[in-house]
Amino acid sequence: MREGPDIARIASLVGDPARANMLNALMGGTALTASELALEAGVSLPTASSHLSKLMEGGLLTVASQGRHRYYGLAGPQVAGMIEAITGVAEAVGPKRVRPGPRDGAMRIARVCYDHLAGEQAVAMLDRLVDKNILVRDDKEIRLGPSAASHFAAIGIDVYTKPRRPVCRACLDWSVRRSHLAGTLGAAILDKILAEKWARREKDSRAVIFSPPGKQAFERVFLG
Amino acid sequence: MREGPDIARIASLVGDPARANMLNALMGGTALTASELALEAGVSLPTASSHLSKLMEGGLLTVASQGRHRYYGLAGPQVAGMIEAITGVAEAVGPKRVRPGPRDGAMRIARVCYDHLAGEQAVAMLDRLVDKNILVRDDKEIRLGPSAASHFAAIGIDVYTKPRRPVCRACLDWSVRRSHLAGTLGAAILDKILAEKWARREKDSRAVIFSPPGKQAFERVFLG
DNA sequence: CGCATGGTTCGGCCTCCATCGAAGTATTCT
DNA sequence: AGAATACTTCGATGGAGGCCGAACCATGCG
Repeated sequence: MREGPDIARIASLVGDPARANMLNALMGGTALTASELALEAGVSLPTASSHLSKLMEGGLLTVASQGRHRYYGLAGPQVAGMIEAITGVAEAVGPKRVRPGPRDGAMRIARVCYDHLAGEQAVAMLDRLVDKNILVRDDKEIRLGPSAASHFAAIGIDVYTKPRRPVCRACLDWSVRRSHLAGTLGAAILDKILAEKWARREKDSRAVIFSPPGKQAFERVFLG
Repeated sequence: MREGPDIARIASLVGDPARANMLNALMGGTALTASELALEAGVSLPTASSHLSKLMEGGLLTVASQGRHRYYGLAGPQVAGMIEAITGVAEAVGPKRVRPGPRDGAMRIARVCYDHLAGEQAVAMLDRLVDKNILVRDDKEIRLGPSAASHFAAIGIDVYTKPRRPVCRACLDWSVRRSHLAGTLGAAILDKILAEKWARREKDSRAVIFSPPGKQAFERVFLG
């Protein structure tokens, strides 16, 4: 009976279906109100409220009160990473749904992971950026390469505007089992993709769907 | 209420304190028996057995039957990664009691594995014995070499007294991931080590701690 | 063969917690 | 101010699951 950080407490928070659905919904990165989360989780409002306060107490969520709305969001990238890790295991051991389904396919290719892009395209992008020495993998960390600032400035992304969070972080991708780019840089790139309308977000889903020209543009800029 | 991989199911497996303790114990990489895990988790053997079958069913554990022991281990690196991610969040959220303890280090170097020696020293010993052709690795089996009988007789071990069990067997060492020596010969060697007081067993632990002169003697006899 | 030991299964107890309806607080709209 | 909306708290209920002792299999030892 060894003691350590209370992993059971955290895991059991995620271990309730209603709460898991809520967290899943919040993985989209946008904060949601209590009512929306109740709907998402398929429970009544009082029940949802109870769950939300438990998640708050557990430190997994943050809340922002705006008027009579309370917007709940994930507490941070670390929490998002944990959810992704659990999802990966569930996917690997889970009873493998017979029909993959078109949405799952789209999710595999590109999806939102908290505030940045995940999926095959995101993994490919990180690979290419490391290949071109714009980013540098250092053991398990990712750092900016010498040409990073100028390269990203050229496409309208300033890598030094948000110094509070690490600029780059690796985030394990559950569908590909390899890392994609997180951190403020990852978030900025997702912003750019959506701002340029290269892709749109599937409604009520984390899937990100590129338009044909948008995909071309993305490949030219990040994979070229 | 969206559908996806059943993350709640996996998380709730980790969400029980007893199971979390077991998984934590298995994070060291060494497979453990049901009894050891029961002790580790602070529950009775039947309770532990129930937890273990749930973890098995959930795909988080693998089991290797060796004789009347069943060694449970984590199902793979992905599971370990998930535990680590959860641990990270738990540590960030709830401070924080950590004592590394000298036991883990000692366990790595030398410990009891059922009735024989395991750990780095045991792996080194088997390597050396094979090197000197006293034992012969044949595929996955280990056989006695030509000089084995005389060599072990010289140090007071008769390799032919207990014919019912295989004299030599390979046993996978979970800390080093290489084989060490099991079978009656392995057991006899551990007996000798303890009888000669070259080492003592740590109380309530599998760790085996050599005294300085004991270690010298061991190295002279088995590694020289 | 019979005994000892590691492990699992079974049955019953008991606690915990998810759930919802109803009532209570806060904020905005008119 | 009064009504409507967003959310939380309270109380009661019911079901799920953790727990252990005892009995039951399996393997190894003499």
